[in-house]
Amino acid sequence: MTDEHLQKAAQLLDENGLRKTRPRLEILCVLLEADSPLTGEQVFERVTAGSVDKATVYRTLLLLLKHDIVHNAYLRNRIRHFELAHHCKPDRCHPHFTCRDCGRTVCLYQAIVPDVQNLPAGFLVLHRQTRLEGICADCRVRHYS
Amino acid sequence: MTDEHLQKAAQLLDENGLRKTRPRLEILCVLLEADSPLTGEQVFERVTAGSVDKATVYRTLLLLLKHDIVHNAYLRNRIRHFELAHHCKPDRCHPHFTCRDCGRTVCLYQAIVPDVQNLPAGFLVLHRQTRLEGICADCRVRHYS
DNA sequence: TACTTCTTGCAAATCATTTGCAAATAGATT
DNA sequence: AATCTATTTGCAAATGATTTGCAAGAAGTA
Repeated sequence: MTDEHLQKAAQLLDENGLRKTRPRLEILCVLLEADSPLTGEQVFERVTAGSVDKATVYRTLLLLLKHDIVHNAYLRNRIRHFELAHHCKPDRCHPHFTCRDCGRTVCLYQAIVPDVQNLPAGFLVLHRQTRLEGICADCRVRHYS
Repeated sequence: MTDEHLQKAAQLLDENGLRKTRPRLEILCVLLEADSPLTGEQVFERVTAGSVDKATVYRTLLLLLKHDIVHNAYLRNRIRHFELAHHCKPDRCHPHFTCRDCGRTVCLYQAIVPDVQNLPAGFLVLHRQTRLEGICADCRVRHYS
């Protein structure tokens, strides 16, 4: 939890007119440090040693979601994954790649996703997210050695 | 549950060397009749009046998933949605569009999804699914009238 | 400093899904 | 058609992630 992250966290809360409480700051710092989407459980584990209740973690994530500070990544089923929304335009999220071998999920910030063509008439797209599955570079190398 | 669906259901089980039991045939017919991905709960409700146990519904859906007869649609969190895989190529699923207004999900079979560009080196994509969110044609009309 | 409202921690509830186990059944065999 | 054996099913109970109720505790304001 660097000072830089702490400041960014405080700023995000301020901008949205939310109270700067210790649990919220800690949870935002955890998300700022993460390099892939986290589950509620993972956020709970990473917050300074049991200092924040699990119910508070979930309530906070839901709050941040409502304010579009975080959004959901649609990965494995039955488990919600959260990530900060600041890498994405509101209507287009970067693709997530999940490796079938090692199970890890990578955010592909630099990938380019062309628009979907030939949508039925009258449909207005407000958000798009692409989910990729396959074998990551590390695992491919591992299999050939 | 038409005869045509029943036959198709039996065929799908045969092709995969699975026993043709009543619960399996009924569940497959429900999926064949559906025009959008269904949750386990929804499949359970649609199967002839409580004739199949809910545990069996879930076990069967998992079995069909393992044989790639059905696959998951990644929609709302915490709830798994299942649909027959026969509309998709193994590596590319059609996009799903969920309306923020009416909540309904539509399968966009006819949409064209160009490949993701600029993937990091060494990544092998085996499956792709696009999730769209927005306002469907019906709801847009409703709002302007 | 006092106050009012929003937040938190704790424990219990909920919801979708999974599992253990004995009884029932599909499909092969006689 | 009856028998047999491995699968599958129904039922009840367990699980795991998430949510909720509520009294005690802080944040921001007067």
